[in-house]
Amino acid sequence: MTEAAPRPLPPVRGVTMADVARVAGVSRGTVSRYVRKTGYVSSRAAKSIEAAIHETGYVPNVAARSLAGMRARNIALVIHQDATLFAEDPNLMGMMVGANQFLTTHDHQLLVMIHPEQGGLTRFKNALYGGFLDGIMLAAPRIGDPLVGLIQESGLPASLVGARAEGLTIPVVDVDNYTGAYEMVTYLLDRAPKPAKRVAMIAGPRDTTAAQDRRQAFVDCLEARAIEPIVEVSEHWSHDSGLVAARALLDAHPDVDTVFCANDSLAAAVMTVLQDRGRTVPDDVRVAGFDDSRWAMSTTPHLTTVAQPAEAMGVALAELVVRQLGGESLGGQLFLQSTQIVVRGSA
Amino acid sequence: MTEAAPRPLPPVRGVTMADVARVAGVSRGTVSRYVRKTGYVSSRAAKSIEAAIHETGYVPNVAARSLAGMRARNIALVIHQDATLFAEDPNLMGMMVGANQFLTTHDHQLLVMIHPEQGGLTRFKNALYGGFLDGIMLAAPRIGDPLVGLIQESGLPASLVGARAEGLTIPVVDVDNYTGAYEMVTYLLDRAPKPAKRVAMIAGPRDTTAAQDRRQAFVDCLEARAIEPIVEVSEHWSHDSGLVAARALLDAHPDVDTVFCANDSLAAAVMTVLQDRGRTVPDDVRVAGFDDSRWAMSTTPHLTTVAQPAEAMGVALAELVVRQLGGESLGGQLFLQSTQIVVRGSA
DNA sequence: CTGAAAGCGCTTACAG
DNA sequence: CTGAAAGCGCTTACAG
Repeated sequence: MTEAAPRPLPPVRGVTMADVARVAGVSRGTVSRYVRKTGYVSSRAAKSIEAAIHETGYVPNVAARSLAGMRARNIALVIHQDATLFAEDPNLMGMMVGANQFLTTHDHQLLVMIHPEQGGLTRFKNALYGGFLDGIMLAAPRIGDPLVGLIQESGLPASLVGARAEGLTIPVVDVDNYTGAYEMVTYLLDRAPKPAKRVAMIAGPRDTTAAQDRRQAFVDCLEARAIEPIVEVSEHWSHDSGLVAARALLDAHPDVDTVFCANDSLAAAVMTVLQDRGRTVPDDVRVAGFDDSRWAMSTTPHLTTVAQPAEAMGVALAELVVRQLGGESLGGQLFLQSTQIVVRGSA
Repeated sequence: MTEAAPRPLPPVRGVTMADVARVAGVSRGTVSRYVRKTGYVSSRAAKSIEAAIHETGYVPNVAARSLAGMRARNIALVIHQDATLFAEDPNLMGMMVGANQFLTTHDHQLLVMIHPEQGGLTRFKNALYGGFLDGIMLAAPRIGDPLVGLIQESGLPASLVGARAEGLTIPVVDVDNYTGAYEMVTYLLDRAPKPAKRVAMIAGPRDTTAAQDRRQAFVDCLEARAIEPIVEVSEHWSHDSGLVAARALLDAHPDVDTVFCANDSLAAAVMTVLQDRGRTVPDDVRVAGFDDSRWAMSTTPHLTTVAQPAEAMGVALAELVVRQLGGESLGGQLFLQSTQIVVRGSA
C-alpha cells in the first residue's frame, strides 16, 4: 500500500472482511453474520465464505470490533505493585495462573498489567477507556486505592482481591485471613510440639487488609487468654524488609519463644536472623508463616504455615468478571476462600 | 457459561472527542490536533479545549485511535509456556520486570500474555492482528516455534529471547550461555576448592537453545581435556523434573563428585537427592547451577552458579521493539548479554 | 436470506 | 488557523 513519510513503519493491516467478501462474492454484512454466527446465512454463502476465509487467512480486527460496540474478549489482571515486589510475591503468581486457566477455557485472553504503586492514573485510565478491555481484575490494592474508584466509575465488569471499602459495588475475593491466622495462633499456643510461652508477631504492611486481619486475629487470640501481644510491623512483605523487622523484634524481646509471621518470606527472614544469633528453630524458637509459598520449602527446617489458595483466588477473580459479562450483577459481595494450616518442621 | 442475551451490559463509553469539541466550541478535528500536539491550534482554541477536557474528563479511545491508523502504545510480552511452569521460572519474572521498567519510562504499556505450549494459534493470531498491540516480545520460544513465524508474517515490530533460526528477521536477545557454561565448567575442573575428578551434567530440556548451548559447552570443555562427559537430561526446567533426573544420574553414576546443572532449580533438586542419600555438599559432591535465581539462595549451602542478567534482558527486549517503532530496522541481529560466575558454598 | 447504509471514535489531508 | 469530509474495519437494523 502507500506509505507516508511521517509513518516509518508500514501499518500492520491484514486482510479485511471486505477482502473476504470480495473473494466469496457476497457483501461484508453477510460475512459478518457468518463469522459471528448471528442471523441467517444460506449454506451456499456459508460455504464460499468459509473457503474465502481459509484462502485469505482472514483474522478479525479486535479494535474495529470493539469500536463497533462488541467485546474484545480481553480481560486484564492489574497488579498494583512495583514490579520488583510483584516478582517476590508468590500469591500474585498463583492468581495469575488461576485466572489464566479459567479465562483460557472460557475463550478470553488474559492481559497482565503491572501498575506501579506511585504510577500516574492517566495510564490506567487509558486502559480503562481504551476499548480493548472487557473487564478488570485488580490485585494487591491498597486500602483506599484510587484505582478502585476509577474502575467503579468506568462501569467495566471487575473484581478485586483483598479490598474492603464503604460503598464498594465491585465483588471482592479474599482469603479468610482472620480465621486462618486465628487458627494458626491457636495451634502455636495449644497444640504445637512445644506450646508457646512468649509469642510475638511480625505483621505485614499497614495498608493492606490482609495484614490487618492477620494481625487482628493474633491480637484477639492472645487477648482472649489475657496474654499481652507483642507486634513488630514490617514495612513491606519482602524478605529484606523482614530482616529489619526481625532484628528489631529480637533486640527488643530477646526472650520470645515463638514468632508468628504475616507471611512466609517474613518467617524466612526471622529464621535467618535467629540463625545468625545462634538460636535454633524449632528448639529455641518456633516460627510460623502464612501463604505456603515457595519460601516455606526453602528454609531449614521447612515452615509451618497457613496455606493460601492463590490459584483458586485467580479462578474466582476471573469467574466473577465473566459472570458479570454474562449479565449477572454481583454488587460488592465478598467471596472468602478458606485457608488451611500446614504443619512442618518450624513449629 | 456462555454469554446469553444480546448485550446485557451498557457499553462502557466515556466522553468522546465530539463531546470535548462541543464544550470547547470547536470542531473535532481541532481537538484532535490539540490532543496529538500536531498541526496548528490557536492559543485561544487550545485554552478552551484544555478546559473542556478537564471538565469532561475526556480519555481517548485506543481502539478508535488504532483503527484510524495510529499506535496503541501497548506492547506485549508473550510467555510461550504453561502458566505453572512460568510461575517457577525466575528469569521470566526478571524479564517482565525489566521490560516493564523500560516501557513505562518510554510511555508504553506492557501487556503480559501467557500462551500455553499446546495452545491453538488462533488466539495468538487474534492478538497479532487485533490492532491493540504495537509490538511483541516473545519469551521462552521453542526451537522451530510456530509463533515466531506468525510474528514475522505479521510484520509487527518484535524481539525474541533465546531463539536462533534460519531466515530470522527479528532481533534476538540472549545470554551467552555457551561462554557462561564453559567458564563454570572450567572453574569446576580447575579452580574450585576441590577440583572435579568425575563430573556430570544435568542438562535442560532439549528444545531450547539455552539448554543446548550450556550442554555443548560442558561437552566441549570436557572433550578438550579428553574426559568423557556424563549427561542426564531433565525433561523440564523445574525442580520436580530435576528430582527425577538427579535420581537417574546418581543411580547410573554413584561415583560422580561434581554435578553441573543447567539451572538452579535442577541444582537444588540434585542437592535434595544427594541429601536423601546421605551425601554432603560440597564435601562429597560439588554442585553448581545456572541463573542465580531465588533457588540459589534457598539451598544449604547456597549455590555456586552463573548469574544471568534477566532484568537487563527484559530491558533489551523492550528497547529493541521501541527502536523499531522509531523506524530502525534491526533484522535478525543477535544481542548477547554476558554472564558472571558467582561462587558460593556448593562448589 | 442478503445488500446498502449508517455508525462506533479518531485522524488526516484538503479546502477555506 | 480551523471546519467538513472521508476513511480505518466491523456490526447491525432495515429494506428488499
